[in-house]
Amino acid sequence: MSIDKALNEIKRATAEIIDFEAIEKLVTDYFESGKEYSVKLGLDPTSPDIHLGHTVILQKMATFQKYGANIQLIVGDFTASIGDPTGKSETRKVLSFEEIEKNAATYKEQIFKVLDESKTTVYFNSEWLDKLGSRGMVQLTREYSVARMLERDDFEKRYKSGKSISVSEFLYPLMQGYDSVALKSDIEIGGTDQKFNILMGRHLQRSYGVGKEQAVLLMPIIEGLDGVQKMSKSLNNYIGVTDAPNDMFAKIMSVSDELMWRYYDLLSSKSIEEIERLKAGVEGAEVHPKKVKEDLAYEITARFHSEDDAKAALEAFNKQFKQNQIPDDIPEFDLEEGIWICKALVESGIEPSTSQGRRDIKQGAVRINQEKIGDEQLKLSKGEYILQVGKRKFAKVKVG
RNA sequence: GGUGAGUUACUCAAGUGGCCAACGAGGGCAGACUGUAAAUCUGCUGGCUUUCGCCUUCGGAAGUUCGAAUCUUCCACUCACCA
Repeated sequence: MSIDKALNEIKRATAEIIDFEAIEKLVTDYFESGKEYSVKLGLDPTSPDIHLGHTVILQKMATFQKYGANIQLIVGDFTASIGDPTGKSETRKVLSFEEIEKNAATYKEQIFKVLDESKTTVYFNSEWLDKLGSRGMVQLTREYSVARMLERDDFEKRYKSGKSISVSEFLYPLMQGYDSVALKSDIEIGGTDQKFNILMGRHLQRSYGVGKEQAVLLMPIIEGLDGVQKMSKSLNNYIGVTDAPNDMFAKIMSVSDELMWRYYDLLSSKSIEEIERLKAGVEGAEVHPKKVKEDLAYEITARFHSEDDAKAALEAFNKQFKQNQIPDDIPEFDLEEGIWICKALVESGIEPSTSQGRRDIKQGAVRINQEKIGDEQLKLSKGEYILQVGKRKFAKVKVG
């Protein structure tokens, strides 16, 4: 493995690198003398499970681990009590300490599906931030001016558009930056939305005389299933790492071809060359794009579940969508005889309300045993039925 | 602390006494077309044991009125300017 190849993989799909020379030197030193270095990642444990967007960064950290990095995983238990203002149009809600602890545990479990645990150290930033005390905190706030703080994009936007900014939110970047001082990190990774916070680390390392300034590697924010907006839980366009294998597989299959390549770059473990080969294959019409997408869905599903799960998901997917068959594992419900169809749809959890059910029947989206129905007054007589709404919502009901 | 403006459904945003379950846009869901694609076109998008009917919604509470998202009062929150 050459240094150049290592550096190329490190550079792959990054949005921005600040002080690449420093990274080059660290990696070169490792190759020449085996000297290791540290890469920092801050985690905001406000949401208990992570989605593929987060794993873009993990993937990059895994690459670093191959080339001599020790990962400093910082659970922002202290900072989470403030709430990261990043990308938020409103002041964030704060979480209780118990919730944060619980979320952090879930986080770690999921993260080690991608990272090598033996080359990772987990820290809680309350460890040093608690010790800082009021005096230390005030000293920290002296290191930055309000005007510069307001330069930050999302602060500026909120300020200009008349949204509220809490003073405590100014502390967030300062404290995240202080983490880099406490741990003397060599490199920090984050999403592009973290640029300000991460650069603060550089600034503070200088002010506090750490003797080095961390290099910064920013990863792009991955687009969600819609291909336009960033992947996020609140937009409901995410693929969670804890999604069931079949869901995960199906979600990846539903992205556009264009987005698929983006996902390849950001998420796949395939090398740059392999991906280029696939691209050329599709362009030359030698490979069907659906096949390429299946491979990606398979790879990701296998990563977070298992090979067997991925195989099963692939089969189930083709069965359900390609051959229009009913999936194997659909929920079952016992219902009373003579139940109104709309009510049955609600009871079996595939419609949120009878009104919605009625609308969908009118549009011909509802099927019983694969037969489209048009009568919204229908009552179900004794027997077993497969109810279906659209292409992906199913339920088996036993009536009577 | 003072003055002024504002708070409408998932989001943005119209509506300033009855024609309002509330214009429009985005999003979402569904239908057609497909590779479960994407793009495009079309419909729907508060709830209700049953829909040319009924019920609950427009920051919260109370009131005026035959009738309130719209008027009044108080409260909460947000913003701007002044201190």
